[in-house]
Amino acid sequence: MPRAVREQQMLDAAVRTFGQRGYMAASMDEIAELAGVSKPLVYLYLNSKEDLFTACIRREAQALTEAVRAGARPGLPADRQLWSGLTAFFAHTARHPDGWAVLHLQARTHGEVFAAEVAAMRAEIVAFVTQLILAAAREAHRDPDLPEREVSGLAEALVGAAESLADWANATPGATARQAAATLMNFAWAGLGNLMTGAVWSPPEEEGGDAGDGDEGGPRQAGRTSPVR
Amino acid sequence: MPRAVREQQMLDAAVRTFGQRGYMAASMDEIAELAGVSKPLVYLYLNSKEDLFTACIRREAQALTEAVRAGARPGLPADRQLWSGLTAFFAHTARHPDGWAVLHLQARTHGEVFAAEVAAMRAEIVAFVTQLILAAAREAHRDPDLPEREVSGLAEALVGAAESLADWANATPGATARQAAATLMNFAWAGLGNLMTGAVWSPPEEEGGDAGDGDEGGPRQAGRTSPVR
Amino acid sequence: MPRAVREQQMLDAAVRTFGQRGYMAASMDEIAELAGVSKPLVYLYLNSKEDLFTACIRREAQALTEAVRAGARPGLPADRQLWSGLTAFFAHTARHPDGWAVLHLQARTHGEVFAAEVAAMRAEIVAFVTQLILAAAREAHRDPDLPEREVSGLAEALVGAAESLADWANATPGATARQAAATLMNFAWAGLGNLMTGAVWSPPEEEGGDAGDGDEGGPRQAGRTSPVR
Amino acid sequence: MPRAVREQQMLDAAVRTFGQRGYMAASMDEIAELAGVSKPLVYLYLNSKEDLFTACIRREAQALTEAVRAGARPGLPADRQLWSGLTAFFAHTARHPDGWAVLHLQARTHGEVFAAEVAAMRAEIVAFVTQLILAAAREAHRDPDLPEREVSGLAEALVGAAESLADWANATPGATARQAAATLMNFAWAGLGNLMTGAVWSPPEEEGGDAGDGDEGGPRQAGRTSPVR
DNA sequence: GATGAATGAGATTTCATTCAT
DNA sequence: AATGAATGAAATCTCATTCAT
Repeated sequence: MPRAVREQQMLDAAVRTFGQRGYMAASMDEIAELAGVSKPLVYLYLNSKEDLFTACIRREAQALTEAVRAGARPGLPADRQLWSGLTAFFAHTARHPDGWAVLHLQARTHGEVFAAEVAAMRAEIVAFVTQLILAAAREAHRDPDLPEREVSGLAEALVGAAESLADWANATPGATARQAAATLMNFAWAGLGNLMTGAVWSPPEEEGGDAGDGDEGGPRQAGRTSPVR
Repeated sequence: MPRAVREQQMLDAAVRTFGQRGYMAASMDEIAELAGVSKPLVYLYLNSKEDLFTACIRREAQALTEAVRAGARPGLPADRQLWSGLTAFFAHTARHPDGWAVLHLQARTHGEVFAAEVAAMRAEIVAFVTQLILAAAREAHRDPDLPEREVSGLAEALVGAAESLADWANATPGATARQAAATLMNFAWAGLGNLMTGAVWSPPEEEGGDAGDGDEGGPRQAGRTSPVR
Repeated sequence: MPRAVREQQMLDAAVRTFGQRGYMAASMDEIAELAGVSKPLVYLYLNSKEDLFTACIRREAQALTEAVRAGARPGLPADRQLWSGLTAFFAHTARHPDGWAVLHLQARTHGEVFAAEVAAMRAEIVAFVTQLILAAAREAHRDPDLPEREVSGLAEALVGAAESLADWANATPGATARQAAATLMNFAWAGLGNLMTGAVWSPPEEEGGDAGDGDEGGPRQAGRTSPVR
Repeated sequence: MPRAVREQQMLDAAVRTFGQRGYMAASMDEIAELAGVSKPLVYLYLNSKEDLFTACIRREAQALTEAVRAGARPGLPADRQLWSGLTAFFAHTARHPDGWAVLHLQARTHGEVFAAEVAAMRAEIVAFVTQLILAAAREAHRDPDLPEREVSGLAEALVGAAESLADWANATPGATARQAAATLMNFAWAGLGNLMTGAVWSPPEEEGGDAGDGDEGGPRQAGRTSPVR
C-alpha cells in the first residue's frame, strides 16, 4: 500500500482519536490500532506524537479555511458572502466534528506551539471577515474609515460567536448549518449596520469603583441610542 | 488549621495548576506542593484527581455565575442589565484567568463528565440571557412570543461571543472589561432590536444541493430586508 | 526502611548489573528487581539511568582511590609506598570486580560524560604515582629534575599496566594481588631506576618512510645502552 | 558491484559506527546508510548485528596482529624486534582509531562472546611478546628457564601498558608512535633486563592479614635488592 | 490529622529483524 | 541482487494512588 494513502489513514485515525479522547488521553496505541497499522509505522511516518498532532491541526485547518473560502464567492455582495461563508463554515464543522474538536478545543489547550498553529488559521479568518465588513461599509456608501480597533474587535466577536454556535449546533440534534448561519446573521448584521451609521450603543458613564470581587456595579445612567428602538 | 481553609488552599493550587498546565499535564505532586501539603492529604480531602477537578469546576462556575448575577441588577432596564452583566463577566474572567481557563478550556476538553459540569453552568447563563432578551422585548412592547428556538440560538451566540471576547481580552494587554462589553453590546444589541421588530435577515432560498465536501454553494438570490441599509 | 540504606542497595544492584551486562544492556527493570524494589522507586531516588550510572561511577571511584591511598602509607620509602599502593589496588579490584568493570570498561565506553568522571579519578591516581616517582628520585639522591613529559608518560604507562594486570588477575584463577603487584614492580621499578640514572633506552634513528599500512619498518641501527646488559 | 567489495564497505561503515557510537548505540540503520546500501542487504550478507560485530572484530584483530608481526622483523635482536613491533602497534592504532576502539573498548564491554574474540588476539600477541622475552634472555646468555608464570605476567603487563599508551596517544594531539614506543621501552626494558639477571624486586614479607576492606596493610620490612640504587 | 515510603499500570519511543516484490 | 514497507518486543520514564505509622 502506497505511503501517501497510509499516511492519510493515520491522520484520519489520529484526528478522530484526538478529537474524541483529547490530545493527552489519546494513546499512540489506540491511534495505530484505529488506523489498522502497527505503532512503529506511525512513528516512521509521522515522527512523534507532537508532530502527528501538528499534522492533524494543519490538515484540518487547511480543510476548514478552504471550505470557508470556497463557500464565500468573491462576486457577491458582502452580506451574501458572509452568509455563504458562515453556512460553509457550519456545514464543515458539522461534517467534521472531530476535526473541529481538534482545532477548537484540543489545539488551544495543549501548549503554545499548537495554539499558535490554530491562531494563525483564526487570524486568517478574522482578516477575511474584517475585509467583508469593510466591503459592506463601502457597498453601503458609508464612511469606510471605521476605526481599526472597532472593526477587528467586531470580527473577533463574530468569529467567536460562530465558533461557539458551531459547538452548539454539533451538540444540538436537528440543528442545521443554515439555521446556525441565519441565527448569526440576524444577531450580527443589524449591529454591524448600525455601527456603520454611527448609531453606536454607548456604555453608561463610569461610576465610583466598588469593592467585592471588583466587578463593577450596575451603571446609573444610560446613554443608549437606537437599540430596542 | 481548619479543614475548610486547607481545602480552599488546595482548590486554589489546583485551579492554578489545571489552568496553566492543563488537566492531564497537571500532576497531583505539583498541586500538593503548590498547596503546601502532602499528597495523601489531598487525597484524604478530595478523593481523586477527577473529584478534585470537578470540585474546581464547581467552585469556579459558581463564582462566575454569582459574579454575573451580582453584576446584572434586577431593577434596571434590560439593556442595562445586559451591559452590566457583561461587564461583570469580563471583569471576572480577567481577574481569574486560571479559573476561566479551567471552565472554558480544560473542562470542555477532558471528558463528558467535566463538560457536562460546565454545560450546566452555561445553560444557566444562557437561560438568564434569554430572560433578558424576552424582558427587553416586553419593555419594547413588542411581541413577546419570539420563537423559542430563535431566542435560545441568539442567547447562545451572544454567550459564545462573550466567551470568545473574554479569551481575546485576556490575551490582549490593555484590553478592559468595559471595552469588551462595549464591543459586544454594539455588535449585538441592534441585531436583537431588529429581531424584535421583525426585521430579520432572511437567508436566500435554498438551491439544489451540490456534491463535494457538502458545503453548499453560495446563494443566488438574496431575500434580505433591513440590514446595512 | 530508611532511605539511605535503600539507596545503597540500589547502587549495589546497579554496579553489579552494569558491571556484568554493560551500561546499555542493563535494564532498569533488572536493577530494580535485583535491588528488591520497584522501578519507580529507583527513579524516585536516582532520577534517571544516566544519573544512576554516574552515581555508581562516583561511588566506585571514591572507594578505589580511598583504598589505594589507605594502602600507600605516607611514611614509607617511595618504592614501598608504590608496592603497597599497588597491592591495595589489586586487592580492591579483585574484591570488587563489578565496580572495576564499571570504572574501567563501562564508564569509558558510553559517552564523554561518564568517561570524564573516570578520567578525573585516573588523573588523580596518575598524579599520585608521579609524586611517588619524583620522591623516589629524591630519595635516590638523583637529579630530581626529570623531564615533566617523561615522568607523566611513565606514570601513564605504569597505571595502564596496572589496570591491564587487574583485568588479567581477575580473569586468572589463583592470581593474587601480591603476585600482580610483584610482577608490576619487577617490570617497572628497574626501568624507573635506570631512567633516573640517565641510562635511557634510545630508539634507533629514523629511516626512510615505507609504504604499506604506514607502520614503519624495523630500525637498522640500534642505539641501546644498558638493557639486557 | 562484486559481493566482496560491498561486504568490505559494510564492514568499514560498521567499524566506524561501532567505534564511535558503541556497540549498542550503533543502529543497523545508521550502518546501512553509511555503507550506502539498504538494510536488508546488510542482513543478507552479514546475518545479524552480532555476526556483523564479530566480523568487525575479526577483521580488525587480524589487521592489527598482521601489522605488529610485519613490524617486528624476525632477523633482528630481541630488543630491536620489540621496539619495532611496538612502533608498528602504535602506528596502527593511531591510524585506525575506530578499529582500535572496537577491539579495545567495545568488544570487551559487550558480552563474553565478543570478549573471547579479542582475548584470542591478545593471547596471540602476548605469546609473541613472551617469545621475544625468552629470545632476549637467550641472546643475553642468561638462564632461559624463567618461570612460566613470571614471564607471562610480564608480557601481560607490557601489553597492557602498550594498550593504555595507545589510548593515551590517540587522545593526545601531537603524540607520535615513536614517542609512545620509546616511553614504553624505557619503562620496561631495564626491568626485563634486571629480571633476567635475577635481580628481582622482592616484595616485603607478608604480615598478619588485617580486616577491613581486605586491602593489606603496608609492608614493614623491605627485602628489595637492586632497584633505584 | 498528616506523611514518608512505595508501587501497578501504562505512556512514548526505538530497534533488530523480516516479508513481498 | 536488492529494497520499500512493516512489525514484535522491549526500553526508559511518569503518575495516580495507597499503606504503615
